[in-house]
Amino acid sequence: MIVSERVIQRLVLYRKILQNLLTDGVTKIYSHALGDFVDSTPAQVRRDIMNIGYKGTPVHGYDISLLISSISDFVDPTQTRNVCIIGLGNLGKAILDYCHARNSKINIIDAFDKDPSKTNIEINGCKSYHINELETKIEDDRIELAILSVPISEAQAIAERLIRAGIKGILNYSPIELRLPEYIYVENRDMMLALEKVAYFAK
Amino acid sequence: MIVSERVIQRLVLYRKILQNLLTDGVTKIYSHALGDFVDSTPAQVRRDIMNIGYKGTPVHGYDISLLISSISDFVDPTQTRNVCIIGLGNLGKAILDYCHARNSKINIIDAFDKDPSKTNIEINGCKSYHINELETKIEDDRIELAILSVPISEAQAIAERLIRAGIKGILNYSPIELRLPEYIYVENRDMMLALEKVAYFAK
DNA sequence: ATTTCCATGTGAATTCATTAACAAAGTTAA
DNA sequence: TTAACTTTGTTAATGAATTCACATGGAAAT
Repeated sequence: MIVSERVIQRLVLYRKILQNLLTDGVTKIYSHALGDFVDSTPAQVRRDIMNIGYKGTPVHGYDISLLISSISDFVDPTQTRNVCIIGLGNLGKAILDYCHARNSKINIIDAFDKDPSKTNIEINGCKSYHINELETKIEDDRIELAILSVPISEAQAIAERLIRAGIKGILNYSPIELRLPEYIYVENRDMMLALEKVAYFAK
Repeated sequence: MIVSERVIQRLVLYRKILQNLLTDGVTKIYSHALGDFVDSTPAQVRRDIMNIGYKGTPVHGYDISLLISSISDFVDPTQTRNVCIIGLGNLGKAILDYCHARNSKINIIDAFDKDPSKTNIEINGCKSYHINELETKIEDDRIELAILSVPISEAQAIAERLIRAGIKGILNYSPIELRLPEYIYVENRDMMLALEKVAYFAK
C-alpha cells in the first residue's frame, strides 16, 4: 500500500500519542478519541489506520499496543537506519536532546563539527568528530540519513559532501533551499517560516 | 481572498527565496524558475501568485522586488506582532540565532526561563526574564505569539499560562500535543517526527 | 511588417484528500 | 432472546488542491 506524505506524518504522530497513552496505562482507544488529540475526525483516523492493515474491533476500538506495532511495522525501516548530525551549535545540541531514543530503529550515532572544541565528546550516545572525518565515518558506520544544523554559508557545500558520501535523506534546519539531485529526499524545517505561518493564522 | 495553510507556507517560502535572489542582484524571475527552487510546477507558482493579486508580465515574468512586496502585503500582519520565547536551553538559543530579524513585522522581543542564570541577558535584541514575569511582560509588551521550547513536563502548563495571558498563537517545539482551546492557533514542530518522515521516504 | 517564441493568467479537467453514510458485529440491558 | 447502542471498515460522495491547456500579448528575429 502506497501512502502519501500526509498519511505518514499523521501515522507517526498517532504513534507518538499512543506511546504516551500506553505509558500512562491506557490500553484501548476509539477513533474519535485519537482524532481529538490531533484535531482531526474519526473518519480520517479510521482511514489512516485502514491504510496500514490493522483492524480494530467494534465497540472496543483499537488496542493501543497492537496499533503501535502495526504503525511501526508500516513506517519503520526494516533494518535500523543510522543518522548523523552536522553542526553542534545550539541547534545541533538541542536536536540531540529532543531526538534521543524515541525510535529504536533510527539512531543518531555520529555528530560532526568544524570546531575542535566540539569534537570527541559524547551526547546522548552520539559521538562527535571533526568534519574532516565526515566521509570516512559515514562509510564506516553505514550512515544513511543526515540532520543539517549548520550556518547558511556552509549548508550547500556540506549537503553536497553528504550526498557524495552516500547519504539518502536530509533533514535540513538551515534556512536555505538546498539544490540537490531529486533522488535525495530533503525535508526543510525553516523556523522563521514556521513563525510567519503562525503569525498569519493566529487571529 | 482566503487561502489555505499550504498556500501560505509556499508564499513565505517564495519570499525567502526571492529575498535571497534580490540580495544576489537578480531582479526578475519566471514561474518555472521559482518552481524549480521549491520542487514545484510553474502552474502551481502562477496560481499561488494569482491568489495574492500580483501580476507579472509575459516574456519578462515577475519583478522580484514587486513580488516580494505583494507577498508581504498579503501575508504580513498590518502592525508588527511581538513574540516571546519560553525556554532558553539549547533550542531556545538556537531559535534566537536562526529567527533573528528576517521579517521586520515579527519581533521576538522577550524570552523567559525558570533558571535565574539565564535571565537578564540579551540575545539578538531579545531580553530574557524569569518565568515569574511571564504574565506582566506579555501584557506590558503586547505580546501575541509564543515559541515554546521547554521540556515536555512543563509544556502544557506553560501553554495554559500563555493563553490566560492573552497569547493568540503558539509555535510548539516541545514534542507533546498540547490540549488547548481551538481558537488558539498551534503549530507543532516535533523534530523526531520529522526525522521519522525522512527515514520513511529516503529510499 | 510579419512571424516565431515564450511566459502569463485563468477556466476546465483531473487528481488527490477528506468526509459521509451505512452494513456488520460485539456488548449491554431488558 | 431481542432490542438498542456503539464503533468499526469501507464504499461512495464530496471537497480541495494541482495540473492542463490555451487565449492573450510582449519581444526578438527575419
